[in-house]
Amino acid sequence: MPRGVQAAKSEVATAKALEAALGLFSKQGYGATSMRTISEASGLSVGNLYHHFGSKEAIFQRLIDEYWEHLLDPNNDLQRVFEAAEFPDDLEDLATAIEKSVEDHRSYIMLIFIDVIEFSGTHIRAFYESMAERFQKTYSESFAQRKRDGLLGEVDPLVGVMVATRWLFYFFTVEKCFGVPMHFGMDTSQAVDEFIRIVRHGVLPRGGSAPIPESQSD
Amino acid sequence: MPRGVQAAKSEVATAKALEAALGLFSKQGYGATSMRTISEASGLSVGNLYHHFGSKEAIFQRLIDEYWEHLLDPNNDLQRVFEAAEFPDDLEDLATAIEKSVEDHRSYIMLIFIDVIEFSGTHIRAFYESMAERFQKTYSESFAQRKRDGLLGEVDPLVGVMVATRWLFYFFTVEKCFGVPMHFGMDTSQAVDEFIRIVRHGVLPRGGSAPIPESQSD
DNA sequence: AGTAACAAAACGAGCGTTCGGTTTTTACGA
DNA sequence: TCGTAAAAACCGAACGCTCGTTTTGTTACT
Repeated sequence: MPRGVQAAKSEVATAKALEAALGLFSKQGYGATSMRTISEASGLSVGNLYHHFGSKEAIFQRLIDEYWEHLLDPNNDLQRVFEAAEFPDDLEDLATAIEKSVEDHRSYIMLIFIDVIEFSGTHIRAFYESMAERFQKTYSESFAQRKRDGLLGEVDPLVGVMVATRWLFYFFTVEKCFGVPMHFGMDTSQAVDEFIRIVRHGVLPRGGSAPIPESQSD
Repeated sequence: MPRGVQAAKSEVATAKALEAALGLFSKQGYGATSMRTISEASGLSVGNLYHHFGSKEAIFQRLIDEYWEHLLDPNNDLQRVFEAAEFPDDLEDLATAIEKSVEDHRSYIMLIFIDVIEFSGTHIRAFYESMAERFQKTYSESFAQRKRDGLLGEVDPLVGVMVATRWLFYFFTVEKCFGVPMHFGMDTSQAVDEFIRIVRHGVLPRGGSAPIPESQSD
């Protein structure tokens, strides 16, 4: 009987239940997944599930919490890219890290959309709202310095990094979670490269700082 | 008894049912909405719903079909922007049209996410896949001409218009459908303006065509 | 002995769908 | 214009089933 480093009493069982629930929720949604199904998939009895979690919704909440923990873990690749704060030079790294993050957390990402639909976004709203603030904290110092050095254009780089991050997350989510690969009519890496070029240089020809000819009617 | 221009027999009833179902599906999801609830909200009896639609899923399918019809209607603002094919000069118009489109079809847009979650994307996959092709048809001619005139940079403008369109749809969907307003820490129009600037000019300073200093390690 | 972990049956409610029946509309020969 | 019979529209109870949860226990640690 080992003592000292021993895990909380029934951590193994709850971990199995959470894993099973994640797989089921992410594939069929919350409402369509029954406690009995989770019971069968995890090997725990229904009564035991209620003993450990109290309710079905509590299981869902636990899974959401797990995702934030993974996502904000300073040791994962994505957080390291953010820490380095070298946008837009590291756009390729950002894309790679986000691709990996979406791949690794495929099931968890589905939970976000499930929450929006089946719970009106109750469980995830707070996080979304704090996102702008988090970016501000991470990047403001770095951007101020590099602006002074003339390394940035006239666009607010904070918006740039948020636009790029969100877009890449969205792109890979559609590709990997919604099951619609190559949805720009080209392969993934090509689409990402083009996107990075746009973020860095825009679609207009370089050099000419002349304003666009006024083609809008009203 | 008017004859000639008389509508199909029970169009009014089915329209009421579809409207009620759309409101309920979009707010609570497919599984969480019961036929009895649709019956109460529409004023039709449950039996009558089955008489007109045959099954619950058939109602959902009808709503998805309605959305594509609205979205591809050549008379709406968004399709007119696409027809004009003046990207990227008309980015402001594109943003306005997409904002309106998302606002007008808020409930229908939720159906897409519901389909992805509760039906594994069965009802909408075909459309997503045909999207690249549709853009190609609309824009290829216009882009070829303007490339010859030197009005476009080195970025593939077809990717540009798809990136911009998809991003704007995504942005307004989060704002208006997911209930998370101003999620970049600024108000909507400001965030859109910044995004448009990025698409046109990129985040790097203009004029300097020098390559980025190699800051990547591997 | 006491507490946490587990199991299984049972409960009440709600589900999608079907069915038997009534009402309304339609079609058409007289 | 009317009468009438077929067809469509409509209703609500009932069927068989599954749901989230509770209850009542038994087993296993400490």
